Amino acid sequence: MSSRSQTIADILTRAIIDHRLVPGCKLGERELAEIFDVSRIVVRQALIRLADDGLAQIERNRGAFVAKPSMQEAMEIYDALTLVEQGVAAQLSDRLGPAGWAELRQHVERQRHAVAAGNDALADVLGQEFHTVFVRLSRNKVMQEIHAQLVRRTTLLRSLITADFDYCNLLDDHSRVVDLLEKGRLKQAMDLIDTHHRSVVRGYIMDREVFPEMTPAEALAPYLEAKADGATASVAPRKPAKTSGPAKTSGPAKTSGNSDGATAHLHVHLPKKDPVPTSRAASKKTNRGLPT
Amino acid sequence: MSSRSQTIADILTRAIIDHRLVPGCKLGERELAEIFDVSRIVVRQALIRLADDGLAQIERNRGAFVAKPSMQEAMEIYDALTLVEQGVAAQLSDRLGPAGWAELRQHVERQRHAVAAGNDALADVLGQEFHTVFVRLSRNKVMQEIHAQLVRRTTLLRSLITADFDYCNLLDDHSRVVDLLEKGRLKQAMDLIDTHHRSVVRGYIMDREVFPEMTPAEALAPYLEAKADGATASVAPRKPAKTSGPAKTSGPAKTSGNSDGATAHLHVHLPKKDPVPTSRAASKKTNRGLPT
DNA sequence: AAATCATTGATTGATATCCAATCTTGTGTT
DNA sequence: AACACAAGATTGGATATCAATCAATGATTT
Repeated sequence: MSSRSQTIADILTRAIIDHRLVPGCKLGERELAEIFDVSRIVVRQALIRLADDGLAQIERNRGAFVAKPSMQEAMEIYDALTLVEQGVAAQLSDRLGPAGWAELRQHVERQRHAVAAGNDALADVLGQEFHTVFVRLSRNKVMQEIHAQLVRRTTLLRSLITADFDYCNLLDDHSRVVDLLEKGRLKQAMDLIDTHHRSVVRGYIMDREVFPEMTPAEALAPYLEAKADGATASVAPRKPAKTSGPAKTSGPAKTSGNSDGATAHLHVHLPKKDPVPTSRAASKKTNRGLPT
Repeated sequence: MSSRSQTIADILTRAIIDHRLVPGCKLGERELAEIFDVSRIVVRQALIRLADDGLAQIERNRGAFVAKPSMQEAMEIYDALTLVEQGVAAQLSDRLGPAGWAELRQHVERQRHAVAAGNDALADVLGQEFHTVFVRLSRNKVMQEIHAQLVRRTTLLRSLITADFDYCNLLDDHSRVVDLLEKGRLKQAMDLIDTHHRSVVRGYIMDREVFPEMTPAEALAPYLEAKADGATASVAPRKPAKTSGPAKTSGPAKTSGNSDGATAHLHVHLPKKDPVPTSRAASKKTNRGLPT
């Protein structure tokens, strides 16, 4: 078992890439310490890890916040991701054996089935996973870790944007990349990777200031069930009073059953049905306004 | 200023890439805490940063050690570095303006002069710096940070090898890469980058188990001069001081692959001066005795 | 009343001390 | 010699405390 700070960093990472903790959200040491029932020091170590990973930013004497990348940084992240995946593509076009191509095709097929079945959530996850599988086939752990970090950051970015992707198109891109690569048309494959990412970035609109916001306690509760086994179950209210905001619509995003327990929080972007009334609109200035 | 754990992490990073702390070297919390005159917790946070950077590895209940990458990992690191630099090369061949090409040529010239002057140490630093300048011209900070981290890890690797490079050849490679790129011969430039790194890896012999080893106290002494301002060596009272203030410039500086590794700590493999086995300061705080 | 200044409160950065778990070592026993 | 076991050392973590800084007040001045 790894250290506790690593465990907590992992949970926070999950919560961030699940979009339960949104950019700009304050990550107070004392608050998190109470939520996880550990000392502040462990929380601090976890926050250091998150900051090193680019998912949080720590401001001296002001605390840690979920990172809120600028548009500039967003483009840099996608450029870097493109660069990495193009490089991997070049390597694979030389070195990948039949088993590798089969794995890629199989993955694309799985996603295609998910799309056909209307399971958008699964399709979204598989769509992201494709890139990970792709890089894994390079058999370079260092590269995998770099890529995984970039993917986490792009996932964070998707909290800031209008995620209105056309899964069919993106899926088709995956399929075509595999085809082109296997046929040795490296240049075209690399161009397609570039286009693929650009098509994602193009949809970005970062000036929206409205997020469905949860307090960290609400956001993190699902991940704690495993730990707070049975009895003590509901993590919730140790100290209800202070938690920053007024209790917003407690049901963050319906998610109906939310049965998925610990592992499967794959929250997809919901269309803008906006069940949340505009109550928050003028209510107060939340701490989401970031410096810079 | 940034946090103390960051400062200490920076110093340790410098010491590692200067080859003063060699792979496998134990980084004991208490020992480092006394050396830097901080609490163990700050040291621990610094070690977490190093581990996240790949320069140290932490084993539960056993402590932290300077990372000792395997041959496999070494090759992966160089593969990743090649991939990144090839990608940057592709970008630069499209986008770089005359000023950029001039900067690259100027850098190559500086190294050429250093070689001509027989200043191997400077030539070595400039040789590494070339790659950093190269990537900086991509104007992608994310990419720069990834690259800088890879460079740090390759520098660490050089503690494990017979560093018997042919500077002239490597320098010539730099020059030729610039030439090829500016002429638009991207493919050849990328191949040369690959060859360049492979020629470095080829010289690696990792099974040597004998290192010139210093105790951390010896290894880190040079970096502490700046901190012990004014009063220098003297007793260094622990409680009142806290001199957060005046440190400033001469300090440890940011690690980011910035130039000027030239702070004179150029890894020269020291002669095997028999290390005093246990004679190390048993006293507590006073052991910051200055070098020499 | 508006603007400025000062006090208060809360949060972070950091230290010291203590404790439990685990690893290492050295010794004693068979 | 091999094994077991006790002692010591080190790490991981908790708690309590303190100083410095930032945020939000409230009081004062114009």
